[in-house]
Amino acid sequence: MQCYKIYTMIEKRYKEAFERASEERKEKILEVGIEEFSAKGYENANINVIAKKAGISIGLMYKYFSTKEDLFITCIQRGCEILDSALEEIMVSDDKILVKAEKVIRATCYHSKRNKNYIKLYNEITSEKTTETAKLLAREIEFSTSRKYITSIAQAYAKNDVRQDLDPRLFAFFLDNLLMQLQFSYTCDYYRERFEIYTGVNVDEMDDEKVVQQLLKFVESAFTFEK
Amino acid sequence: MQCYKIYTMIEKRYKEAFERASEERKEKILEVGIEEFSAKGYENANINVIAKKAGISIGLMYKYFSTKEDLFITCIQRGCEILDSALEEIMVSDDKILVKAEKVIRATCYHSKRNKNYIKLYNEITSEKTTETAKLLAREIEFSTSRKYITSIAQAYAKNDVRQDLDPRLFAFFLDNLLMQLQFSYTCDYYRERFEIYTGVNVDEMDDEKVVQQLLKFVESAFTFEK
Amino acid sequence: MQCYKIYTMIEKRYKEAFERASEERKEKILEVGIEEFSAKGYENANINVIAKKAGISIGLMYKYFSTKEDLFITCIQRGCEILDSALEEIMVSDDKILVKAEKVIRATCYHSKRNKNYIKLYNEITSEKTTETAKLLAREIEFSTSRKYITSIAQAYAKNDVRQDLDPRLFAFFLDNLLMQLQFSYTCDYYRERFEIYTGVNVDEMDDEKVVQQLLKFVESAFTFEK
Amino acid sequence: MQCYKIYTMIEKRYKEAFERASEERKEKILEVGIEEFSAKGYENANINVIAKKAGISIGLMYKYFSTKEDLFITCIQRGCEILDSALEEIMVSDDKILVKAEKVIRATCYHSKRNKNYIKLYNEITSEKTTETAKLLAREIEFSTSRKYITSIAQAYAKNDVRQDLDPRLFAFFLDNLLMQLQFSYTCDYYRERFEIYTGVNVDEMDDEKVVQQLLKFVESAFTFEK
DNA sequence: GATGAATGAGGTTTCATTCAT
DNA sequence: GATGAATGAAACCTCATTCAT
Repeated sequence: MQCYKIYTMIEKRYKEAFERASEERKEKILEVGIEEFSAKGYENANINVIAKKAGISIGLMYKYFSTKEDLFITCIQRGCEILDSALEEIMVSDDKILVKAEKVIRATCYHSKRNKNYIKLYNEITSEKTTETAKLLAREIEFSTSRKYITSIAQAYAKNDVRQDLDPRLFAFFLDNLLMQLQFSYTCDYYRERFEIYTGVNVDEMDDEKVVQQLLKFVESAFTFEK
Repeated sequence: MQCYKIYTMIEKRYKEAFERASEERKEKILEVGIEEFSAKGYENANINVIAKKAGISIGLMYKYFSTKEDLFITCIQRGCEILDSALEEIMVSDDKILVKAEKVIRATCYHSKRNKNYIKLYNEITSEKTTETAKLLAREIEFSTSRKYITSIAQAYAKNDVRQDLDPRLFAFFLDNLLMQLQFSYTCDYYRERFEIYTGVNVDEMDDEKVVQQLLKFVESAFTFEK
Repeated sequence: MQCYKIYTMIEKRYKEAFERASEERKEKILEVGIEEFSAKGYENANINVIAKKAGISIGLMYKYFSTKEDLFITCIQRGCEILDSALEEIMVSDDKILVKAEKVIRATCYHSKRNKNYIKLYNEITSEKTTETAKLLAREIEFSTSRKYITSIAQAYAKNDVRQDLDPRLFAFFLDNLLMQLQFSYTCDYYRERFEIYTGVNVDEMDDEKVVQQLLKFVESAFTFEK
Repeated sequence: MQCYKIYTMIEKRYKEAFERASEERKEKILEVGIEEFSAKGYENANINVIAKKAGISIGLMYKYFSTKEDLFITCIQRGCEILDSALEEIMVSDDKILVKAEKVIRATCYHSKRNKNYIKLYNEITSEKTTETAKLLAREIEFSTSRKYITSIAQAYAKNDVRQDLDPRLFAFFLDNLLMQLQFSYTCDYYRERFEIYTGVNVDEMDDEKVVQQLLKFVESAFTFEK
């Protein structure tokens, strides 16, 4: 983990003592933190429990993070780092936009199953109440994702690979909305249940490839010249 | 308010004493509850404060609802009732499916601005932690919505008004995903910020009609025979 | 106890629920509070212990007082009420100033032995750190005392009962300094020890009358025409 | 600093390792300690913070002092050393007692403005709770001061420079009470506010010379044969 | 039906002190 | 001698829930 690189992108919320801790310990604390916060939500997660599960004292936890909120935010930053890097790979390729889209959708299905906790945590923050923190987090998380989408789409737009009567930013927005919902549908209790209500199938037993193909068809017109 | 009819659809969570209370009082309690829960979230809302703001004693509140959770769920049921009836009107019409879609999107924009609290509350429950409650709520809320979408689409499908290679249920699912995100983007802090990051425009200053038209184009292929 | 009369003089720091409590309970809480704060100081006093000793739950204590500080301040206001009323009697008489002085000194010795806790509490606040609270308290406590002294002395001054080359306010200030130190010397650990170091006698075994007479002589010139 | 000489007068409370430290370090630690304790009070001062500000590790601090209390007491001893030496000069002179008194009062005004921290610290200890420590400190601090006063006054008494009907020890006691209050009035928040309430003037804007002259007049009779 | 006083478990946070290096 | 990571008891405060009236 290179904490100086990624999750200080906007603002670090851990103390210097945390930087000095062993990689193993840092990893463990954030892993346990992500697990607890994603399972119980911010309010219900207990920082004493997190400390105990991470194998450190509560006093030391407060040497690492000033407040519960700072630990929470650092967990989120860590989660984003992982989710972001997956997207990075796909979007820097020079595939055609439709190929990229297919890859992104497939990757979303794939990663959602493997990084459940990160995505649940992400869902958790979308219901954060304090406007300031919500805004900060949104900026931190959505900014890099949105830029990748918008850039790719704008390029495709320039190459006439995409409908000219679609606004690239709204296009990117709608597309990410679908992917975001897909992620949650694979991981978060409420959305999983909702998935089953709509499709009639439990998401764990659903054929991912079917979802990928259907979603591609659903958005196909966006990548097509108008009739 | 006809509590015995709508928000007992699945399971009522209020006590009999609540039914016996005056309509005015019932209305007030749920109104205040929705306001508090949507503003502060489930954990941070204070049932004693809700009682006070509603003008009743905390003792009476517990005569009406066994637990904080029951009050919360009843508030949600009340919110859904309102949101649901708006959709009902549109879906029972015999417009063509594309016209229905346009109406639904436009209604979503319209209502989101007017029923902020209901939608924030809805967002709130999507991050509910206890699996059992999440499932219950999802069933209660999503079931009637999904049925309307699925039915309408299946009808259109039967009339060849829609691509035959799309699964009607997944189609409905994707469509509702987009509408759900749209709702949140109009109301919830996090999603509002995200909207601005993607579009560059604050959602309050965005031209709704542009959003409607762009979203229609975005999903157009779904309503079209394959080339 | 008539809380609406005296300790709301400047600003009440208790909640309405406290007003509604029985006189007996109010008395008990403040009595225990004064005992604990005066014995252990503000920081070291434990609000849970105070609640327990007063026979109420900690939750109820917080229904009565928003914070530990508010309880502390209310205890002080109660203490001042008692100390103030003793002075009132003496100062409203129309004795000559020298007679008043003698009465005040004697009353100080007398009351100090009976109201140890109030005076210890008073000593406690003189070392309060937060400027704002210190100022507030000083104003509340010293104002009424100082006015009584200054008024009495100014009257004597007008009647030529007092040296004309002395500033009445500084005169009152010096006089109260001596009385304040006397109070502490009868009650507070540090000052008691100091008293013994100076006089060679433990204050409890000292003849009060000797102290009164000696102090009167010490300040005699102030009440005398210049030679 | 000659720690073996002055602030071990009664009992040293630092460990041998502290004696072996460089003068510069010793000075720094006590300076920072005095600053912190006088600014925040004993309970609120943080020994870890003091160590950091003094530029040493907390571990080393505990090599120097066994407990927080020992550091506190050593700081006080250091402060007293400074305050005491000022008095020494005046009292060893062979001025007449009235001249000495004037000098002491003037010196008190002068030093109070320059050694605020020492005096605040002194005020701090007068509210120390543990009887044992209070007694110890009183003995340590007041003993040498009182001896100087009592000795000087006794000498004057023998030379008939002072009223014969005044007990020299009580005389010294009253006099020091006034000086002690004067010190606090120049430095400590509470007493400063009180000074302004009595005199109507902020102590920083008060003419010191006026205070000196008025106080001299106030106590004049003590230095005068009876009529 | 209606009240609201009362409870107390439980959570976050602080900081004096220890001890392995 | 010197470090500072680590500990954990203890304090303040909140709030869902109960129950006597």
